Amino acid sequence: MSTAHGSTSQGARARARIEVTAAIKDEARRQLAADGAAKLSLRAVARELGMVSSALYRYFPSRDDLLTALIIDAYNSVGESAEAARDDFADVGPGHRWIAVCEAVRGWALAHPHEYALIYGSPVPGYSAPDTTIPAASRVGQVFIGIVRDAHKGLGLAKPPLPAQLRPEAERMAADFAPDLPPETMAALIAAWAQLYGLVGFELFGQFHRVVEDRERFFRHAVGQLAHGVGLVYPQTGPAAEGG
Amino acid sequence: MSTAHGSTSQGARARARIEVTAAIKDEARRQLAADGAAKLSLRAVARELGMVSSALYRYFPSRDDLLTALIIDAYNSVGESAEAARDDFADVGPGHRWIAVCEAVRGWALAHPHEYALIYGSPVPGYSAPDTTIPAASRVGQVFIGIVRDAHKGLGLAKPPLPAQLRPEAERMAADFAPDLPPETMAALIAAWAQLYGLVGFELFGQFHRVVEDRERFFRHAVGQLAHGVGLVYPQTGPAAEGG
DNA sequence: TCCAAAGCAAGAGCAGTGCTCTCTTTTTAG
DNA sequence: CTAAAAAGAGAGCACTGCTCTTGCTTTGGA
Repeated sequence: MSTAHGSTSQGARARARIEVTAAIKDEARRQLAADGAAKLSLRAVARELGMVSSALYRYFPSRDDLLTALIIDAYNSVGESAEAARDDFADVGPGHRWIAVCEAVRGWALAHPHEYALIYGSPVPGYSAPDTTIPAASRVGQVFIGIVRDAHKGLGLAKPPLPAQLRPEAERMAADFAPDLPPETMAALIAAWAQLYGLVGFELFGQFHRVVEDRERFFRHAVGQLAHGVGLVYPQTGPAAEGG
Repeated sequence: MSTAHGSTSQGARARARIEVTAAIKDEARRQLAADGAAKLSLRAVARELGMVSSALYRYFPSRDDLLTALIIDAYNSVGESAEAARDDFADVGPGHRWIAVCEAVRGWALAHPHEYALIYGSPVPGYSAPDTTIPAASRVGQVFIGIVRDAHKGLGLAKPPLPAQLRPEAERMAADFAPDLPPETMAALIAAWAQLYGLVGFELFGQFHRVVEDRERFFRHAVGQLAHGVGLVYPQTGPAAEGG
């Protein structure tokens, strides 16, 4: 630990490494946002940073490793958006909080389409995400679990239907992710979670072109129905109201 | 039209062009299935076919044009699967027919993951699908509309809830795609359509890894709930039964 | 304080890509 | 029979990810 002339606890070299690594990720993220993952080029990143391409391999052993770093950042970014929405709507009742978080996910996706495609679209061919991504990837899901848990401990939940054949699987899911929640709820929650991304993905990837025009409103209604399917009830429909 | 020595109505050259075009698409589809769209290489296709890469440009002006051809084929392929399932389950009631078609879509996706990614995953960056793809792309949707229409003309539909704010949009959707169906049904149908692909995509792209294990059953139940949300009712739950 | 070791940047080079251009051969159509 | 159109072949350009070698700088222990 001989800090001869360095002003930080770590040596100047370690500090530079952190800065260069961050600069590489920033520039890579810029290119990702501009042209998408497939056109992200190590050489172009290096060029933009004024370094030679081979130097970049000191920081990321391959293009896939750089992509993995961006994937983790993207998961954390959308996770933060979801958590922020949850906190901003802490006092509106579970149903509306659910909708707010869904809209946060959609808003993030519209603002970062290529990053959304990177994490929820088709995975880069030949690339399989390492387990490193799992914690970041589960943040959004945890937000939804938290909302449902609050409702369960508070106003209560309507129990979604669950076929007998699916009960073992639902019980395993509940045991794995939220032992305090009913299996019926957990199964419905995971289905709703996946369906949310169907709605977002279709809008983002152009399937709603000439199909859905008032997308904001359509989305809001659809995710409201999703909340309904999970068993969340919200004021204006009345408690446990089912049919329209 | 002087067929000097040709045995077909078109000249030998026109016939050869069709065959070569088909051979290119076949080999490209092979590579697509093996390694995904991003690794589909014109040069590799040409190499495999024993021709030089520049010759291939006589048939497809660019890589994107070849991809477009594969996209249309993929849409038609999944559309055919959906239509076949609909026809195979013509006499089981709309609810079960809906589930059968959903399972056909899922089965096709699992059998052709890279083709699924090509059409429903993130679009190839910088590439925007031309209108040529629209007819093929709408086949699956038409199948679902047909199922709901049959139910509407037959046993009847439960009307899903529809907020007043969304009514104009729902009426436009109905007018555009199925004027004989109630707007409430049309809006719910389009939402269910998108949500189906959320379920399929999450399974295919690994989001269900360590989350959903009994995927077959989970999917079957989830799309059953989707049918329910559209207003389709099926025998074992009893007519128009809502809560579980 | 000095010196070996480790970290890092730079450049050349390999194999691959999409695509264009030119040149030659083959087939078609008048 | 001949001019035009279509097709194949090859070279070449600019780009990619990645590796290897060559020097230079910082680091950490003796």
